[in-house]
Amino acid sequence: MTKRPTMSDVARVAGVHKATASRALNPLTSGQVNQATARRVLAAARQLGYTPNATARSLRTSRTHTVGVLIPDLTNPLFPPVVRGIENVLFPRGYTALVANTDNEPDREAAHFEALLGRQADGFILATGRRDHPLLVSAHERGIPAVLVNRGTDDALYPLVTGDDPAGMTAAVDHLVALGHRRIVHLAGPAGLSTGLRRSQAYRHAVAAHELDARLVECESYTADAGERAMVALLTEAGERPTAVVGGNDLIALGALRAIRAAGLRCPEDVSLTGFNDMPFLDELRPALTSVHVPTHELGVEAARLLLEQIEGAPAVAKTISLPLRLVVRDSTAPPS
Amino acid sequence: MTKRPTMSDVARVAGVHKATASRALNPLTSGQVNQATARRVLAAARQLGYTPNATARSLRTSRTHTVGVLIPDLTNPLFPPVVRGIENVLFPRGYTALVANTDNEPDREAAHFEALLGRQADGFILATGRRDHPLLVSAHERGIPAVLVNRGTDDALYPLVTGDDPAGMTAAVDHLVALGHRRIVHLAGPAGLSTGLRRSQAYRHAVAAHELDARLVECESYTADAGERAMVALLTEAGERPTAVVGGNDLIALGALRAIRAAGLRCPEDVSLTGFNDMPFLDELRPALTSVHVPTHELGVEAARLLLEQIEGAPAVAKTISLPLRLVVRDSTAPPS
DNA sequence: GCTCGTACTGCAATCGGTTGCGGTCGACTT
DNA sequence: AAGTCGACCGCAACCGATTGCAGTACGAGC
Repeated sequence: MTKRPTMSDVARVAGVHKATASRALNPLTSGQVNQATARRVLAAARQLGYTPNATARSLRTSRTHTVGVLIPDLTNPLFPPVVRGIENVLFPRGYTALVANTDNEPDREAAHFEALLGRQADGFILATGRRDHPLLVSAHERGIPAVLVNRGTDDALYPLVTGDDPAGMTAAVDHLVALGHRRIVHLAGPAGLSTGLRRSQAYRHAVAAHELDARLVECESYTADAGERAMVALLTEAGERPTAVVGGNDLIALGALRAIRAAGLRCPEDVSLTGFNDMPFLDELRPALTSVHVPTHELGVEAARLLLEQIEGAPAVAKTISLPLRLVVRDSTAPPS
Repeated sequence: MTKRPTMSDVARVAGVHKATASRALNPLTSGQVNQATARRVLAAARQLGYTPNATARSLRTSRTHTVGVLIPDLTNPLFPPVVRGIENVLFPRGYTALVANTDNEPDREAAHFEALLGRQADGFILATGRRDHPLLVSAHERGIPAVLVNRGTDDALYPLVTGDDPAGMTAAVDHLVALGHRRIVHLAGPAGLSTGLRRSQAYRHAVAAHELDARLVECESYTADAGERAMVALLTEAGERPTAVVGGNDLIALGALRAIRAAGLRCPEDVSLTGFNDMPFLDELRPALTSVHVPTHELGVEAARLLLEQIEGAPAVAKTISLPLRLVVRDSTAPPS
């Protein structure tokens, strides 16, 4: 294992000073160098197999062409496509995305954030938004470029790219009402997350618009287990059994489905069920799950674009970009029997 | 936005030379500094909110505490848990995992690899193994630490952590035979991937052991679409219809399930079906898919451990660690009717 | 023939840490 | 009292690039 050649090596071979080599190698400054000289440098670089040391460059320029992507849970199928969207924008522009999993733990998130900051990330894309998010406040104070995706914060400090949750939720409720349902329950995502809150509020509005009563159980997290627990609780509660359940996301709905079956009920005959996010393979389920489709790839693409704008000097305007959602009706919703 | 404090700032506040500050701040060298002085430095650092500049440190030490993780397809549910396993080992040891998606494209993989190398990654974990993998040869020549996970290469240059595919495949075939199946087909993963090849070979051995004929269709990729196409092709072929299908992985099996249904057949009554990998939510399917469980998290954990060993100086022994697999029988397999 | 401008290139500082080496000083040995 | 030894700390080089500034050379202009 012989050491990698440095720019000084290239300069020596080409018979120039390393400063000249630097200029020749950089497309932006190569105009300052004699064409013939530049060619000599390029040839020397190729011959030696020179690759620039990004660390040294970063130290000098304090730009790393690296962005941190903080994901609350990579095993939630919502997020991988978002990551791909982000990468598809970043990579061609010479940026690398550093993806980190926070497991929904603020401590872990903070640790990752600091680690990435120490590695001089040029900016951040956070899918980990909680409504109250001290990390973001301090980041904003330090002037760090960032964009939120999917989940927002209460104080808008940074741009947010998200799906149009209210419209999606309204579409789901309207669909159930059109089928004839009157007792529609919402298994809500955590109220500490903007999506949980927004969807809950939209649910309340939507049922109110049909003059129905709202009934809502909050899940501790966006997971199947939490959804199952909430549904079990709901089924053992007093009062009339609901005929339709609106899940805060698909995982919650899957958990609910388990509970419904465990209680000896059938879906959709006894209980209709909808999810949210339209994660992959929902139509392989039986019943195939009706869900609200979220353009995850686009979410990532837009977020990456906004971040690049900021990195390149645009101020961090806290605008919200909300992308349209679409209800995908499958087999888990049917008229009440 | 005021600049981050540097070590010189800390040193000035503490009234020492920056070299002393450096030693005081580093737990490994803090013994070389008077306790009282060290405390002063620590206090100054805390007061200023000092965080070390990892870039500068890396430049000097040529260690970045960063490892590149190359994943062929993050949207394949097999991989996110592997990534978590990797992170769970790396993070507590002060390493950051840089996850990159290669979309199964060698060019994209090479680009990511070079980019990460330019950023001085200390090592790599590759889940992108193809049996012929030029990138790895050159990496090995350059003495770069790396570990393969899940998929291997023909020439063993690096350690490989993988599931015991032959045992898993044998268990699946034995299970089908025990149910009474005689015409068992394998929808194989790409033969260009070690897992595809290994599982195919194991399939051949397993059916031969029961004195049955092997029949095998290779899918172009480990995706549901490829599986569906292969199954359609199989069903339109001449000859007796198989009573059982062994998918090269779960996605292929899902695609096969689509084709089976589209052909008006039922699973498991007309055709039994097994998957491989046991990705999440398989038991929410109807029929719940019988599959071979792979300890994905453990795969990541082991790979990360091996990589750390290498980074810390152990030679890159091309040993293979193979973790036991377990057949999970669900509802998609039944005796032939 | 002298000045001026232009094109090119080299010098050296700089980014923010790490580390080998050497110097100072007090305590301890003999 | 001289010598020895550690403990502690500072000096300065170094990692590999980028970049402001200055210097050189050469041609053009007058």
